[in-house]
Amino acid sequence: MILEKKIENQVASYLKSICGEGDYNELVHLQKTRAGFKGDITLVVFPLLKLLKQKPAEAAQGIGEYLSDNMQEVMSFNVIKGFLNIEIDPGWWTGYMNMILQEDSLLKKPDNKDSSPVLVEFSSPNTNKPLHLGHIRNNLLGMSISRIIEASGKPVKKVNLVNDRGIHICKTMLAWQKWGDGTTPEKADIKGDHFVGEYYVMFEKELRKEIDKLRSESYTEEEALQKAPLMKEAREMLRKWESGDRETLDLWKTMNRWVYEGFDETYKELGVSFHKVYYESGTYKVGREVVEEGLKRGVLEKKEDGSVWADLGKYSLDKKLLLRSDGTSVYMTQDIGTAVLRYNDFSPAEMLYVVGNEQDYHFKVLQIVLRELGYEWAEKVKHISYGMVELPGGRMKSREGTVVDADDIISEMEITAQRLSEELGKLDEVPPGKRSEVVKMIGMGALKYFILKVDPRKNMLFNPEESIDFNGNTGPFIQYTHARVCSLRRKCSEAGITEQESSPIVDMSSKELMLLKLLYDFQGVVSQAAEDHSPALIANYVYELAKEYNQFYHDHPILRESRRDVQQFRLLLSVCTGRVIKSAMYLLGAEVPERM
RNA sequence: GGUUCCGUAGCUCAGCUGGAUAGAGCAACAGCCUUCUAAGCUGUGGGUCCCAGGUUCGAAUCCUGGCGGAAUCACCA
Repeated sequence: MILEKKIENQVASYLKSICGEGDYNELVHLQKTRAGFKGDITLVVFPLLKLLKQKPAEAAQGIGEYLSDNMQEVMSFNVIKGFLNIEIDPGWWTGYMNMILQEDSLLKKPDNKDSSPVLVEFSSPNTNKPLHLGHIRNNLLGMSISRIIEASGKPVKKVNLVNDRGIHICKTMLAWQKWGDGTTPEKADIKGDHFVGEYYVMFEKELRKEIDKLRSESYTEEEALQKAPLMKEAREMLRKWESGDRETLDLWKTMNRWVYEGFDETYKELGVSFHKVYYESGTYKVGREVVEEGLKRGVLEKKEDGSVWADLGKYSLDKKLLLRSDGTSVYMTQDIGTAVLRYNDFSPAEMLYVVGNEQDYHFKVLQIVLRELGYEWAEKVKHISYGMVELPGGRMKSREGTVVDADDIISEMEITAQRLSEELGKLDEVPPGKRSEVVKMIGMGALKYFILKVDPRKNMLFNPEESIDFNGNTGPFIQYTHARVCSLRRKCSEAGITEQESSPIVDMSSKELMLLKLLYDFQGVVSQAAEDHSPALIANYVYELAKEYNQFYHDHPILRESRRDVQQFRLLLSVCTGRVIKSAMYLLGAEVPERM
């Protein structure tokens, strides 16, 4: 971006010299020169014509001459219609490459450790079910976005909010009490979250039976739900939980612990971690206090039945319930409490919530309610809304048993990676002790890349039948390219070709130049991705880079090249590509092997 | 019904803060390993950018209206 900024400033000062003082930077529209045209960076002059009172070609010519005269980086230019194509001295790109190769990291480090962090909430599981495919997208997005923001220079705190209380937890507890017969995940040899999930399913099944029976006695669905003995028991348990009943709390703690042990395993596989975990059991009361205070100040209103509401009429929205008539809090109340707690804990610069787009309305309201309650930091709350993961048959539905389990997907990816690696004989290259690590890397690389390469805002399709490809636009393709670079470096080192600074070579092929320019783009892509909260930009970029590199690799040999400076240049180009790939994959939460 | 989001090749997706000739991968077909890793490379075919208007030098991109799909509008979370 430094080069574009420089050109922009030069064009602006040219405009100043002709049209007088003013801020012209906004009008300077630069883009990469389109393939098929000569040049590197193109200035679109149409927006400047009114100002210059010239014809397109004339204006472009004038600017081109000015840039040539005033910037040594500009080697030459050509004008086609309203497009000024600027050619940069190839030596400039080489110099840039040499420069970044000396940096110990291609990613920025957060400047001042004590400046306000960006808070990123993601994951946010319920403790009655294991994680599924939708959670995977959430977790991967959260991790990746956190890393990207950090790489753009801002400190980040990753936070999780566990929904550990409520009627659904009571359902599992009740089911376990009734039918669990004292078993534990250890005794049953089942992962804790799956173990607990089974009791939730069991409860729903038994409840269904009761409801069906009641309906056959001509009750409506709603009445049946009220009347069903199991539901009554569950509600009674929730009441006991809220009143602090020791026995209930003990069971609750035990079962949640089982779930957390399960989650921890999954998080570990996914490479997910947090700076701080919040629990709704610890935040919902804060929410209630805040709401009650708002009520006192007259910002909120109370109905006759005791329920508390926020009137959002002036935002042309409905009224929103904040406390039930029995005084218990709802989802919104809990989120208010959590937000307040977090703000006090971190005084963050921003509070980002990675949550599915099914909750767009919720977050819109959350921000408004916070504002109404008088929190001036309400504007810092931002919902990073992402699309649903759909299956070929549509949405995942737990009732139809089409939910794709997170642990299943993870292990399937690894099994596939293992099988393919063996079939291709790729593991022979890898030291025996490292094989399982590499296989995991590839399986997870495939999964992470597959999920993250699509624009977060869009719904995406996941087809478990066809599984995930390992060829073409995939994680393994990018990892492979990295391994290729590593292999090449080893060979070069044996041949005595050093990785010292490259001299600007004159005889550069168009493919080499293209690669160089692509490497230069990386930092711009990172800041764009940070701004847009979009790992997809990184994914698309690194794919493009890997593809370009493989083309370069195909017809630019190093060991068989006789010119020493060309050998060295190509090696450095490879080293730099490898580093950018590794950094980009890191931003996607994926690792990259040295052999595969 | 109101609101929001989406609609690009057979399939999955890029491109969208307006710019030149709309791109990849998969699938299909045809080639390239005695030469730095073939999970690679090269080539062929494949398009009403949902439709219709508008804005302007210029629209896949912005605006309006349709059509189609999804989400949401709970004293669920």
